[in-house]
Amino acid sequence: MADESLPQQLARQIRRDILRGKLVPGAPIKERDSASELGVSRTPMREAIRILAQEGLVYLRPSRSPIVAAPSIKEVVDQVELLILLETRSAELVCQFASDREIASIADIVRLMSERFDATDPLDMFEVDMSFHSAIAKASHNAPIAETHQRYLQRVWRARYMAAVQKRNRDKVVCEHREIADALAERDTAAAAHTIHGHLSHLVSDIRNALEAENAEQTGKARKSGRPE
Amino acid sequence: MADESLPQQLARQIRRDILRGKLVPGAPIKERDSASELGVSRTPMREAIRILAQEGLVYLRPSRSPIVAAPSIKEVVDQVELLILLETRSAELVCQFASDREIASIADIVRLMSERFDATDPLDMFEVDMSFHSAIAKASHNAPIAETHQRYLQRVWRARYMAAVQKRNRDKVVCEHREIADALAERDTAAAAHTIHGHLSHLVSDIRNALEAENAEQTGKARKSGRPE
DNA sequence: GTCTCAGTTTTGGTATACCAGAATGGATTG
DNA sequence: CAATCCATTCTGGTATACCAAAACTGAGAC
Repeated sequence: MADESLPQQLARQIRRDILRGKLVPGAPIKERDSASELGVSRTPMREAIRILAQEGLVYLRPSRSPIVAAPSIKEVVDQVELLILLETRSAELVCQFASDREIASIADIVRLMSERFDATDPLDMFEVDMSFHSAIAKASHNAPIAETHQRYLQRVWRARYMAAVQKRNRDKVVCEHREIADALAERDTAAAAHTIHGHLSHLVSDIRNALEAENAEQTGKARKSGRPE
Repeated sequence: MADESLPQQLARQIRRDILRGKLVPGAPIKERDSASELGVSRTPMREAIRILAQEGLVYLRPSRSPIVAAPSIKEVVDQVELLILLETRSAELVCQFASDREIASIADIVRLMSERFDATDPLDMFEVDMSFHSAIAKASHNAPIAETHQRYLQRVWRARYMAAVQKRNRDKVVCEHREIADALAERDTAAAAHTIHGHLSHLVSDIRNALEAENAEQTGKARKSGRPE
């Protein structure tokens, strides 16, 4: 299990805490405390925090504690905007360059998703959903595009998850995924780009709704507990 | 001058050494040596190396010295491919969302470039060239796009520089830049995207030529010095 | 009662010491 | 003479100690 460096392990641990909501946006991450809590020294923990910072999950402030990122709605939407751009282009590249093998494995993910439709934990289900999109980016055979896609997919993970659990529209998602996979299988560049673009465009409004709902709830709570924004 | 953290200063120093060719691709960067050379301890130097690693200028190897990146031609081309995607989209977004002020400052860069046409150090000239492209990405008002663009612009800096000094086609570059700036000024989305795309597509072949030339030279040298590849 | 300011504490930034794994070089053996 | 193996050394990874700046707190003055 140690094929991952210590800082990467630490980063992964904290990342999970952030994405699952154990660490709330705005919370400080003190390197001393976090380090001793996980039984390591400050040096690797420091490096772990840098990793998360460059992933955009925490903000670094000069001479201050890093804090968990609290992206505004516009920031998240902009990130999804970039994902749309990358994934649409990926779809085109997949049609041109991916092997039949790779395209088949993308279709497999759709199948897996529709089979386990309602049996699994929503979080597991969600990871499958994300892996579908990752697989497309990876099959583009353009490493920088795949890397960047992966990076921003991580970053909007939380927002997408919230959107997914709010709107229980899994059947529509599976249907759209299937359309995308079909277009890729036929190597129909235009159709693939179009269906991907449509699928992700829906996502933007879903995410916007989910985040607005959350914000409203948050400010409501804050007002109640006597700490108005 | 100290509004930049120590690791960032160190990273900048080494970055210049790499881009100017003082540190050749494949050369190891030992954190002890580099640190003492610049009179600092290993900790900030270590962090500086991480910065360069995430910029893609050096490769990190587990339990080995980091080395100066030696990207293959395909890797560089893929990176430029991503830049084309981002910058083309940026041009569209600029037409939609940028302020007149921002568009004007882009035009200013073109003017600056044509004025100082042949007077300046090629490296300075080149930084102006890069700042033109950065300015477009930044004016897209989409931070993730601008960040990613900046990241990969840094990464292909060396390849672009070599392409630029090899082909002394500065006048064509300035001309194309002017066309782009004009399209943006008129907020002509289609024209802006088209001119940007064309400009950068030329770059791909220039870079490919420059790198192939360099590779040929390298292997020639290696063979001569009795260390065939 | 509130504002201010100094002393203390907390925190990130940096330097240094220690450790383990990899590389290297030389001696030994076939 | 070549190949191999062991010891030395070199290098990155980690832990710890120290420093300076920012923040908190509490006492004092207005």
